[in-house]
Amino acid sequence: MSREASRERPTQSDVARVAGVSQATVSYVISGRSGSPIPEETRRRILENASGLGYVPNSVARSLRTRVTGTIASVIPDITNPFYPAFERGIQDGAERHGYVLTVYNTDGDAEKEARALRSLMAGRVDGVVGVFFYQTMRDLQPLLDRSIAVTRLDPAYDGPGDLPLDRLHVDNVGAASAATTYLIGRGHRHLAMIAGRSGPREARLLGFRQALEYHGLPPGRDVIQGGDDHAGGGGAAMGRLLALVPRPTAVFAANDVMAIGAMLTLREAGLRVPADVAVMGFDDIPMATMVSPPLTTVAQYPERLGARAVELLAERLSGRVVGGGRSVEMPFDIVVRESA
Amino acid sequence: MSREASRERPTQSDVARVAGVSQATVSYVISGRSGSPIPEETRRRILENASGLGYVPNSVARSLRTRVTGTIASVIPDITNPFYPAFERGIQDGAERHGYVLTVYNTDGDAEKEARALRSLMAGRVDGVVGVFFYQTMRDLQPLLDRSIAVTRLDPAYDGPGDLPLDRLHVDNVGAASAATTYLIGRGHRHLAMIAGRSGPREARLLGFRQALEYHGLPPGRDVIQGGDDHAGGGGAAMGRLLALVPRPTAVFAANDVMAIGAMLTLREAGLRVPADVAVMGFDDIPMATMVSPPLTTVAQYPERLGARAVELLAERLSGRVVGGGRSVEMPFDIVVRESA
DNA sequence: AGCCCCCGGTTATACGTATCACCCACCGGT
DNA sequence: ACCGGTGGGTGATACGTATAACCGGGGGCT
Repeated sequence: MSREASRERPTQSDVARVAGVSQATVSYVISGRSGSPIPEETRRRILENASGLGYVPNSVARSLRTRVTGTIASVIPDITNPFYPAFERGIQDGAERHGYVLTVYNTDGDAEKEARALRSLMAGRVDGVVGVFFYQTMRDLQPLLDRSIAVTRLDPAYDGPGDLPLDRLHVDNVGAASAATTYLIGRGHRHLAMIAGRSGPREARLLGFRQALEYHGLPPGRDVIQGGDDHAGGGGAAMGRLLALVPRPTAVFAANDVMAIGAMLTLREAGLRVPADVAVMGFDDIPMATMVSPPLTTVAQYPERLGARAVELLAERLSGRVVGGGRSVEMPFDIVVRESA
Repeated sequence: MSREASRERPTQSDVARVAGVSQATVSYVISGRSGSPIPEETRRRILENASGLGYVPNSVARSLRTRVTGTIASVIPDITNPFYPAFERGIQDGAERHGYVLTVYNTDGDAEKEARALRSLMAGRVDGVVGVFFYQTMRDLQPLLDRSIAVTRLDPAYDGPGDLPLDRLHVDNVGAASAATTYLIGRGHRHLAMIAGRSGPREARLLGFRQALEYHGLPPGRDVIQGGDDHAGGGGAAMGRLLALVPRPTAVFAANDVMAIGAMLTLREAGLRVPADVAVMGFDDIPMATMVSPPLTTVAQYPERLGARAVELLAERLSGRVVGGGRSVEMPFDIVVRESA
């Protein structure tokens, strides 16, 4: 097989030449838009020659002309955080369903990286963005909207109807954390602690925890470990500090499953049983939650649906079916009782 | 704040007008290429006006002109498979380091979806591709190369030097599975079973398993459960079938950690202890492996490094530093001994 | 004085596609 | 015989950028 000098990729003009028509006619046939009636015979001849030459439309040129890229972006802190793979998967499936390609940005929950992602998005390489932003205000997103790039944002909590034409999606983290705490109280616990971590929805979850304590007349959580790492090690270290308390809490609510699992590992090393000695509850219901021992009681928030729904909202804007003020949709959560609490 | 009719996004021509120069001059300043010497004064005036207008280069137009998109793609079966988040993360970090944006395709290990991804990539929206393909032959990738889209492929095993200018990356799955099996044999097991699943590297891992048995003079694995799901449920079901065997295997090697964990869950339900009654070994060393009980003994293959290295190979092609025949690089694995075997 | 060179730009064009504005030939109706 | 309409196209242009080619004028050198 002789490797003939790398042939340029064929264009509509090439197809036009061999089919004996003009480039415009090829374009009408390829893009399928009516604008000029093309008889079946000509149409077939063009399509045959196109596939014969291996012609594939150049999507960059097409985007320049139409001002539509057929691409959406996701902006996510860190795909190795087990909450996000399912979220990205939901976005990806939604994108595919609507004929979009997906490009991804990660931010590590870092302000500077979030800003970098936004700057890259301003270059007009996408039609819309689904994002989890910890540091950007609504106003920071305005430049995207000015460039008519649609945005759907995943928020940690409801914060009022928006003036900007930008939809928001949220799980009621306050309510969910409150429900989780109430569940623990209902199981008879009177001395609860929380491991709060430092990531995005931490504030809302901590607030819900405190609200539930207050509502049930318990002293406001003194035993809250803030900051630290969001990974299992962070949860384990936080648990270590809680174990030093006298009296020791009988139940621990972690702001996410990974930290909860870390806490359980520390408990096991300390020779304590879960939930007999210390009950542990998490948040997220990551896949791992069912596989640890004991299986983790936690709060489920269905990230795949979240991602898919975010894309629906985006697609409604992109198609022009929805315009005007921002919508705010609340997504469901569930308390999932397993064996750890 | 009055919302003045959505102002069009500014172009170089707009900047040129207010700065009192030609569009070409703006381009020379913005793109930073030397081609015309620009005095500092003019240069500053242009940059000031550009940022004043909120000018951001249009990357679609730029790509059309330069034939460079600044984007690479990853083609991956399923991000919710716990092996892949770290792999994608490695790709993303590599991409960022080299100034590329990342777009992602998922295939679900399905031939039709793989083909769809390839077709989309042919439209020239990316400069290069890092892919995990289960069904595409080398020849199927040729159309990408013809369009001068670089490709790095993650293979399940070494299969000879390539004639195509396309680099391949692989972990020695045969050797790794053989090493894992040898480890089990070294622990005194004489009756081994394998849960093979059906995903990509299954063949290679099964081969390694059989080679090790043969080398140690053990009967070739009769007790191999093939097919089935690659998820925990599949591993659990396979384990159920193995438990029905008489005599029962004393060690089980699963083709991936998820199935191994599923197998352990089934063992626990059956009231059997791991590793005392049945030893279990996995493959991949996913994050979950450290957190189950008992912690899983497995084979680590460092997916993040794998992804990063794949991008390095790609970047070397894209920059023109490397041309010609395909390279094949082997990546390390390690047997990670924990407590399940 | 004449020449060349270089500084500081400008003009024109191409990338590949979509689409608007035409245009010609032919046919049916009167 | 003439006119209008329609089927089947073509030509030109714009999208926003990069870049090759050119060009006027001033200064230095011989």
